[in-house]
Amino acid sequence: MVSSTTAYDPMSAYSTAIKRIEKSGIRPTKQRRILAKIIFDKGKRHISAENLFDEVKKEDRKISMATIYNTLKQFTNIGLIREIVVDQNKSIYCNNNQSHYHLYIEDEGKIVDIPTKNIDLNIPSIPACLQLHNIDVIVRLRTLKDKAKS
Amino acid sequence: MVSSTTAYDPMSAYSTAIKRIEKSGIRPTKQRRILAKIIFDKGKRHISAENLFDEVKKEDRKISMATIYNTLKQFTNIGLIREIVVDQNKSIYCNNNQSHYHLYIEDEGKIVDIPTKNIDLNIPSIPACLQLHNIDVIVRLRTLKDKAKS
DNA sequence: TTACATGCAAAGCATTTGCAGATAA
DNA sequence: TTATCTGCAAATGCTTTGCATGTAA
Repeated sequence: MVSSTTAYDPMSAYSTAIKRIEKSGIRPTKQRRILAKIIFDKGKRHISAENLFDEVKKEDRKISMATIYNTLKQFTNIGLIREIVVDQNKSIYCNNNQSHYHLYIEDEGKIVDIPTKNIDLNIPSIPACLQLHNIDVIVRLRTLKDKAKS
Repeated sequence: MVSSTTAYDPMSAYSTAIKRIEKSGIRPTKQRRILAKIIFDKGKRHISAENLFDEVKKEDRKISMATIYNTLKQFTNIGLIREIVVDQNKSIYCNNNQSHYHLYIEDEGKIVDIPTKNIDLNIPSIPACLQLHNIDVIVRLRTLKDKAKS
Protein backbone atom coordinates (compact mmCIF):
# COMPACT_ATOMS: atom_id res chain seq x y z
CA MET A 1 0.00 0.00 0.00
CA VAL A 2 1.23 3.42 -0.94
CA SER A 3 1.39 5.61 2.11
CA SER A 4 1.09 9.37 2.05
CA THR A 5 4.02 10.98 0.33
CA THR A 6 6.00 12.10 3.31
CA ALA A 7 9.28 10.74 1.98
CA TYR A 8 10.63 11.16 -1.50
CA ASP A 9 11.66 7.84 -2.99
CA PRO A 10 13.17 8.28 -6.46
CA MET A 11 13.03 4.55 -7.13
CA SER A 12 9.26 4.41 -6.94
CA ALA A 13 8.28 8.01 -7.51
CA TYR A 14 7.01 7.31 -11.01
CA SER A 15 4.89 4.29 -10.13
CA THR A 16 3.56 6.07 -7.06
CA ALA A 17 2.56 8.95 -9.31
CA ILE A 18 0.75 6.64 -11.71
CA LYS A 19 -1.15 5.07 -8.82
CA ARG A 20 -2.14 8.47 -7.55
CA ILE A 21 -3.30 9.47 -11.02
CA GLU A 22 -5.47 6.39 -11.25
CA LYS A 23 -6.92 6.95 -7.79
CA SER A 24 -7.67 10.58 -8.52
CA GLY A 25 -10.04 9.75 -11.35
CA ILE A 26 -8.09 11.19 -14.28
CA ARG A 27 -6.98 8.70 -16.90
CA PRO A 28 -3.36 7.57 -17.03
CA THR A 29 -3.12 8.36 -20.73
CA LYS A 30 0.03 8.00 -22.78
CA GLN A 31 0.85 11.70 -22.50
CA ARG A 32 0.27 11.79 -18.76
CA ARG A 33 2.49 8.77 -18.29
CA ILE A 34 5.28 10.28 -20.36
CA LEU A 35 5.06 13.52 -18.42
CA ALA A 36 4.90 11.75 -15.06
CA LYS A 37 7.97 9.77 -16.02
CA ILE A 38 9.93 12.89 -16.93
CA ILE A 39 8.78 14.69 -13.81
CA PHE A 40 9.33 11.92 -11.29
CA ASP A 41 12.08 9.75 -12.65
CA LYS A 42 14.98 12.10 -12.19
CA GLY A 43 14.97 12.94 -8.51
CA LYS A 44 13.88 16.19 -6.93
CA ARG A 45 13.56 18.96 -9.45
CA HIS A 46 11.78 22.08 -10.63
CA ILE A 47 10.04 22.16 -13.98
CA SER A 48 8.38 24.63 -16.30
CA ALA A 49 6.00 23.89 -19.14
CA GLU A 50 8.70 24.75 -21.64
CA ASN A 51 11.22 22.44 -19.94
CA LEU A 52 8.82 19.57 -20.20
CA PHE A 53 8.08 20.32 -23.82
CA ASP A 54 11.80 20.28 -24.62
CA GLU A 55 12.48 17.12 -22.66
CA VAL A 56 9.70 15.31 -24.42
CA LYS A 57 11.16 16.42 -27.74
CA LYS A 58 14.61 15.15 -26.72
CA GLU A 59 13.08 11.69 -26.49
CA ASP A 60 11.83 12.08 -30.05
CA ARG A 61 8.25 12.33 -28.95
CA LYS A 62 5.85 15.22 -29.03
CA ILE A 63 3.22 16.49 -26.65
CA SER A 64 1.46 19.73 -27.43
CA MET A 65 1.89 22.75 -25.20
CA ALA A 66 -1.85 22.78 -24.52
CA THR A 67 -1.65 19.26 -23.13
CA ILE A 68 1.43 20.08 -21.09
CA TYR A 69 -0.26 23.08 -19.51
CA ASN A 70 -3.42 21.09 -18.85
CA THR A 71 -1.47 18.22 -17.36
CA LEU A 72 0.59 20.45 -15.08
CA LYS A 73 -2.62 21.96 -13.80
CA GLN A 74 -4.22 18.55 -13.25
CA PHE A 75 -1.15 17.16 -11.51
CA THR A 76 -1.21 20.22 -9.27
CA ASN A 77 -4.91 19.73 -8.50
CA ILE A 78 -4.39 16.16 -7.40
CA GLY A 79 -1.40 17.18 -5.30
CA LEU A 80 1.22 15.38 -7.35
CA ILE A 81 3.28 18.51 -7.90
CA ARG A 82 3.27 21.97 -6.41
CA GLU A 83 3.41 25.33 -8.13
CA ILE A 84 6.13 27.66 -6.92
CA VAL A 85 5.36 31.32 -7.41
CA VAL A 86 8.72 33.00 -7.74
CA ASP A 87 8.53 34.87 -10.98
CA GLN A 88 5.64 36.70 -12.54
CA ASN A 89 6.36 35.54 -16.06
CA LYS A 90 6.84 31.83 -15.73
CA SER A 91 5.06 29.05 -13.87
CA ILE A 92 7.45 26.69 -12.14
CA TYR A 93 6.47 23.41 -10.55
CA CYS A 94 8.17 21.31 -7.93
CA ASN A 95 8.06 17.50 -7.74
CA ASN A 96 9.04 17.42 -4.09
CA ASN A 97 6.04 16.67 -1.91
CA GLN A 98 7.88 16.99 1.37
CA SER A 99 7.34 20.18 3.29
CA HIS A 100 10.08 22.55 2.23
CA TYR A 101 10.93 26.11 1.30
CA HIS A 102 12.87 27.67 -1.53
CA LEU A 103 16.04 29.51 -2.15
CA TYR A 104 15.81 31.52 -5.36
CA ILE A 105 18.84 32.98 -7.10
CA GLU A 106 17.18 35.83 -8.92
CA ASP A 107 19.77 36.60 -11.60
CA GLU A 108 20.00 32.95 -12.62
CA GLY A 109 16.39 31.88 -12.15
CA LYS A 110 17.78 28.98 -10.14
CA ILE A 111 15.72 27.37 -7.39
CA VAL A 112 17.02 25.22 -4.53
CA ASP A 113 14.97 23.43 -1.90
CA ILE A 114 15.44 24.07 1.80
CA PRO A 115 14.07 21.37 4.09
CA THR A 116 11.47 22.77 6.46
CA LYS A 117 13.45 21.73 9.50
CA ASN A 118 16.03 24.37 8.64
CA ILE A 119 13.45 27.06 9.01
CA ASP A 120 11.69 27.93 12.19
CA LEU A 121 8.36 29.55 11.52
CA ASN A 122 5.62 30.66 13.87
CA ILE A 123 2.69 32.27 12.22
CA PRO A 124 -0.15 34.11 13.92
CA SER A 125 -3.34 32.19 14.64
CA ILE A 126 -5.75 31.81 11.75
CA PRO A 127 -9.41 32.96 11.89
CA ALA A 128 -11.96 30.15 12.16
CA CYS A 129 -13.51 30.80 8.76
CA LEU A 130 -10.20 30.21 7.00
CA GLN A 131 -7.90 27.26 6.69
CA LEU A 132 -4.21 27.17 6.05
CA HIS A 133 -3.46 26.01 2.55
CA ASN A 134 0.26 26.47 2.35
CA ILE A 135 3.15 28.56 3.55
CA ASP A 136 5.52 29.71 0.86
CA VAL A 137 8.93 30.87 1.96
CA ILE A 138 11.20 32.19 -0.73
CA VAL A 139 14.68 33.29 0.25
CA ARG A 140 15.73 35.57 -2.59
CA LEU A 141 19.43 35.82 -3.27
CA ARG A 142 21.45 37.80 -5.77
CA THR A 143 24.94 37.24 -7.05
CA LEU A 144 27.40 39.82 -5.78
CA LYS A 145 28.36 41.21 -9.18
CA ASP A 146 24.74 42.26 -9.68
CA LYS A 147 24.89 44.26 -6.48
CA ALA A 148 27.37 46.57 -8.16
CA LYS A 149 25.05 46.94 -11.13
CA SER A 150 22.05 48.17 -9.16
CA MET B 1 16.64 65.02 7.28
CA VAL B 2 14.75 62.02 6.07
CA SER B 3 16.05 58.92 7.76
CA SER B 4 15.80 55.43 6.32
CA THR B 5 12.20 54.29 6.09
CA THR B 6 12.02 51.99 9.05
CA ALA B 7 8.70 53.39 10.25
CA TYR B 8 5.65 54.08 8.15
CA ASP B 9 4.37 57.58 8.68
CA PRO B 10 1.19 58.22 6.70
CA MET B 11 1.39 61.97 7.33
CA SER B 12 4.64 62.37 5.45
CA ALA B 13 4.74 59.27 3.30
CA TYR B 14 4.02 61.22 0.14
CA SER B 15 6.59 63.94 0.68
CA THR B 16 9.15 61.37 1.74
CA ALA B 17 8.46 59.53 -1.48
CA ILE B 18 8.95 62.68 -3.55
CA LYS B 19 12.24 63.34 -1.81
CA ARG B 20 13.41 59.84 -2.50
CA ILE B 21 12.40 60.17 -6.14
CA GLU B 22 14.44 63.35 -6.45
CA LYS B 23 17.44 61.79 -4.76
CA SER B 24 17.27 58.72 -6.94
CA GLY B 25 17.83 60.68 -10.12
CA ILE B 26 14.49 60.12 -11.82
CA ARG B 27 12.42 63.21 -12.44
CA PRO B 28 9.44 63.96 -10.22
CA THR B 29 7.18 64.45 -13.22
CA LYS B 30 3.49 65.19 -13.00
CA GLN B 31 2.54 61.56 -13.57
CA ARG B 32 5.00 60.25 -11.01
CA ARG B 33 3.74 62.73 -8.44
CA ILE B 34 0.14 61.74 -9.04
CA LEU B 35 1.00 58.06 -8.72
CA ALA B 36 3.13 58.62 -5.63
CA LYS B 37 0.25 60.50 -4.05
CA ILE B 38 -2.21 57.71 -4.75
CA ILE B 39 0.22 55.07 -3.56
CA PHE B 40 1.41 56.76 -0.39
CA ASP B 41 -1.39 59.01 0.77
CA LYS B 42 -3.83 56.37 1.91
CA GLY B 43 -1.92 54.34 4.48
CA LYS B 44 -0.51 50.88 4.04
CA ARG B 45 -1.89 49.15 0.99
CA HIS B 46 -1.37 46.81 -1.90
CA ILE B 47 -1.72 48.02 -5.46
CA SER B 48 -1.84 46.63 -8.97
CA ALA B 49 -1.28 48.50 -12.22
CA GLU B 50 -4.97 48.27 -12.98
CA ASN B 51 -5.93 49.63 -9.55
CA LEU B 52 -3.75 52.63 -10.09
CA PHE B 53 -5.14 53.23 -13.54
CA ASP B 54 -8.69 53.19 -12.15
CA GLU B 55 -7.87 55.41 -9.21
CA VAL B 56 -6.29 57.97 -11.48
CA LYS B 57 -9.40 57.90 -13.63
CA LYS B 58 -11.59 58.43 -10.56
CA GLU B 59 -9.82 61.73 -10.04
CA ASP B 60 -10.73 62.69 -13.63
CA ARG B 61 -7.16 62.44 -14.78
CA LYS B 62 -5.50 59.98 -17.08
CA ILE B 63 -2.17 58.24 -17.09
CA SER B 64 -1.47 55.61 -19.71
CA MET B 65 -0.96 51.99 -18.76
CA ALA B 66 2.54 52.09 -20.24
CA THR B 67 3.48 54.91 -17.89
CA ILE B 68 1.91 53.17 -14.92
CA TYR B 69 3.85 49.99 -15.60
CA ASN B 70 7.06 51.92 -16.12
CA THR B 71 6.54 53.93 -12.96
CA LEU B 72 5.79 50.88 -10.82
CA LYS B 73 9.00 49.34 -12.06
CA GLN B 74 11.01 52.50 -11.39
CA PHE B 75 9.52 52.93 -7.91
CA THR B 76 10.44 49.32 -7.22
CA ASN B 77 13.99 49.87 -8.45
CA ILE B 78 14.55 52.80 -6.13
CA GLY B 79 13.04 50.83 -3.25
CA LEU B 80 9.95 52.97 -2.82
CA ILE B 81 7.59 50.03 -3.17
CA ARG B 82 8.04 46.28 -3.20
CA GLU B 83 6.64 43.72 -5.56
CA ILE B 84 4.76 40.85 -3.95
CA VAL B 85 4.75 37.70 -5.99
CA VAL B 86 1.58 35.90 -4.96
CA ASP B 87 -0.17 35.23 -8.20
CA GLN B 88 1.25 34.29 -11.55
CA ASN B 89 -1.08 36.51 -13.53
CA LYS B 90 -0.94 39.82 -11.77
CA SER B 91 1.79 42.01 -10.35
CA ILE B 92 0.97 43.40 -6.95
CA TYR B 93 2.96 46.04 -5.15
CA CYS B 94 3.17 46.96 -1.51
CA ASN B 95 3.76 50.47 -0.15
CA ASN B 96 4.92 49.22 3.23
CA ASN B 97 8.67 49.48 3.55
CA GLN B 98 8.86 47.90 6.96
CA SER B 99 10.01 44.33 7.08
CA HIS B 100 6.89 42.18 6.95
CA TYR B 101 5.32 39.08 5.49
CA HIS B 102 2.00 38.39 3.83
CA LEU B 103 -1.17 36.54 4.45
CA TYR B 104 -2.91 35.77 1.19
CA ILE B 105 -6.53 34.69 0.98
CA GLU B 106 -6.44 32.80 -2.29
CA ASP B 107 -10.10 32.74 -3.21
CA GLU B 108 -10.47 36.45 -2.65
CA GLY B 109 -7.11 37.67 -3.87
CA LYS B 110 -6.87 39.56 -0.60
CA ILE B 111 -3.50 40.36 0.96
CA VAL B 112 -2.82 41.26 4.58
CA ASP B 113 0.49 42.27 6.10
CA ILE B 114 2.03 40.37 9.00
CA PRO B 115 4.71 42.28 10.94
CA THR B 116 8.01 40.42 10.90
CA LYS B 117 8.10 40.17 14.66
CA ASN B 118 5.20 37.71 14.52
CA ILE B 119 7.27 35.31 12.49
CA ASP B 120 10.38 33.61 13.68
CA LEU B 121 12.62 32.67 10.80
CA ASN B 122 16.05 31.08 10.76
CA ILE B 123 17.46 30.49 7.35
CA PRO B 124 20.56 28.47 6.50
CA SER B 125 23.81 30.35 5.99
CA ILE B 126 24.31 31.94 2.59
CA PRO B 127 27.31 31.20 0.34
CA ALA B 128 29.89 34.00 0.11
CA CYS B 129 29.27 34.68 -3.57
CA LEU B 130 25.62 35.50 -2.92
CA GLN B 131 23.83 38.13 -0.94
CA LEU B 132 20.41 38.04 0.62
CA HIS B 133 18.01 40.23 -1.29
CA ASN B 134 14.75 39.50 0.39
CA ILE B 135 12.76 36.84 2.18
CA ASP B 136 9.22 36.43 1.01
CA VAL B 137 6.86 34.63 3.31
CA ILE B 138 3.36 34.05 2.02
CA VAL B 139 0.88 32.34 4.27
CA ARG B 140 -1.77 31.05 1.90
CA LEU B 141 -5.26 30.69 3.29
CA ARG B 142 -8.50 29.44 1.78
CA THR B 143 -12.04 30.05 2.87
CA LEU B 144 -13.67 26.93 4.30
CA LYS B 145 -16.41 26.69 1.69
CA ASP B 146 -13.73 26.26 -0.98
CA LYS B 147 -12.31 23.30 0.92
CA ALA B 148 -15.55 21.45 0.22
CA LYS B 149 -15.26 22.32 -3.45
CA SER B 150 -11.83 20.79 -3.96
C1' DT C 1 -19.65 2.98 -27.25
C1' DT C 2 -18.94 7.17 -25.12
C1' DA C 3 -17.05 10.18 -21.96
C1' DC C 4 -12.80 12.00 -21.62
C1' DA C 5 -8.28 13.54 -23.61
C1' DT C 6 -5.30 15.55 -27.16
C1' DG C 7 -3.56 19.02 -30.25
C1' DC C 8 -3.85 22.56 -33.36
C1' DA C 9 -4.58 27.23 -34.20
C1' DA C 10 -6.67 31.17 -32.51
C1' DA C 11 -7.77 34.00 -28.63
C1' DG C 12 -6.73 36.22 -24.21
C1' DC C 13 -4.39 38.99 -21.11
C1' DA C 14 -0.85 41.27 -18.53
C1' DT C 15 3.16 43.50 -19.62
C1' DT C 16 6.73 45.62 -22.70
C1' DT C 17 8.48 48.20 -26.57
C1' DG C 18 9.15 51.52 -30.52
C1' DC C 19 8.71 55.87 -31.51
C1' DA C 20 6.83 60.57 -32.15
C1' DG C 21 5.54 64.27 -29.51
C1' DA C 22 5.83 66.55 -24.87
C1' DT C 23 8.21 68.19 -20.79
C1' DA C 24 11.49 69.07 -16.82
C1' DA C 25 15.74 71.19 -15.75
C1' DT D 1 18.21 73.21 -25.31
C1' DT D 2 18.36 68.46 -24.59
C1' DA D 3 18.07 64.42 -22.08
C1' DT D 4 14.31 62.31 -20.24
C1' DC D 5 9.52 61.09 -20.04
C1' DT D 6 4.81 60.07 -21.75
C1' DG D 7 1.41 57.68 -24.32
C1' DC D 8 -0.36 55.45 -28.09
C1' DA D 9 -0.58 51.41 -30.68
C1' DA D 10 1.66 47.41 -31.87
C1' DA D 11 4.31 43.57 -30.30
C1' DT D 12 5.46 39.98 -26.99
C1' DG D 13 5.20 35.88 -24.36
C1' DC D 14 2.92 32.87 -21.38
C1' DT D 15 -1.26 30.58 -20.86
C1' DT D 16 -6.03 29.26 -22.08
C1' DT D 17 -9.79 27.97 -25.14
C1' DG D 18 -12.73 26.16 -29.00
C1' DC D 19 -13.32 22.48 -31.48
C1' DA D 20 -12.47 18.48 -34.41
C1' DT D 21 -10.12 14.23 -33.93
C1' DG D 22 -8.36 10.47 -31.18
C1' DT D 23 -8.35 7.18 -27.30
C1' DA D 24 -9.12 4.62 -22.77
C1' DA D 25 -12.29 1.82 -20.46
